[in-house]
Amino acid sequence: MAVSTPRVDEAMCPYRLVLEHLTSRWGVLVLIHLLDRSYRFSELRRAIGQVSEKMLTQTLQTLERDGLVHRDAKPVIPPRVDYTLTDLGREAAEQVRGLATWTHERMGEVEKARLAYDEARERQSRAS
Amino acid sequence: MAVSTPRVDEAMCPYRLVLEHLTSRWGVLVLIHLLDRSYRFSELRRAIGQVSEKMLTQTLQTLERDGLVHRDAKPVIPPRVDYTLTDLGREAAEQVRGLATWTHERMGEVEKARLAYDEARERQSRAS
DNA sequence: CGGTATCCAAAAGGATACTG
DNA sequence: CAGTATCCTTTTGGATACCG
Repeated sequence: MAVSTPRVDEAMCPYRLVLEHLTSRWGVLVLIHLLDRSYRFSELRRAIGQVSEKMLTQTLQTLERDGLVHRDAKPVIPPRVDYTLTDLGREAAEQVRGLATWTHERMGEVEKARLAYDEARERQSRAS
Repeated sequence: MAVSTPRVDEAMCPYRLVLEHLTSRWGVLVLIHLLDRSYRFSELRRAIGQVSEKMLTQTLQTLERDGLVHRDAKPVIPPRVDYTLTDLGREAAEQVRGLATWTHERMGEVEKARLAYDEARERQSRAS
């Protein structure tokens, strides 16, 4: 049980809070994956990669509570749980994907900028 | 000096890394503010609110290195430094703003979903 | 399979003091 | 004013063990 509410969940305007959920490390990736189709828990875990079970659970619960993700637990043995975007979640995910797509397209520019920045700083330290 | 490179900066594909910069707690707010106009360092600090000096510095440096923010340090006493979006940064900031605006508009829906979620869980625990 | 609970290491981030 | 450096607290997140 959570004995301490995380800092991010207190004393912040609710709007920023939801924004943090959407833009959290794993939130972004979950939303983008679910934009394609439904996923089962472990399927999503494998698709995303490095995410731990705990973090995926936490992320999905947060997104479910915010009404962005629908959790469909089928009462079968072995258990089967499917996660899907709600209509609200689909809208959010499309915004998130917009950002992700932009980033992907512009990576080259960013890397060029970094080289220039690092080289400029290199010259700085040599001059000292 | 940074003795340990943060986890977030190593062993991750560069694309995700930039996405984390854009969606970081303070990155989002810096970009949205700069979309309106240039800001001086302390002006930005006051406008954003709860951000510490250290975090704002760090955020601005990261965004500058990624080529999203331009830093204009005027050689005057007392020092004056203005921060502006680059063209690349403006594109990024517009994506980020899209997400922020969506969130703001849909807050009501999210809060309704949360009430429903919490109430459902409440009934669960009473039934046990 | 799809989680929960607990513990612990790592990282983020704030406070303070100091500098050009 | 606009930072940097240092210390220290809070939060995040991974590993492990266990449950329905």
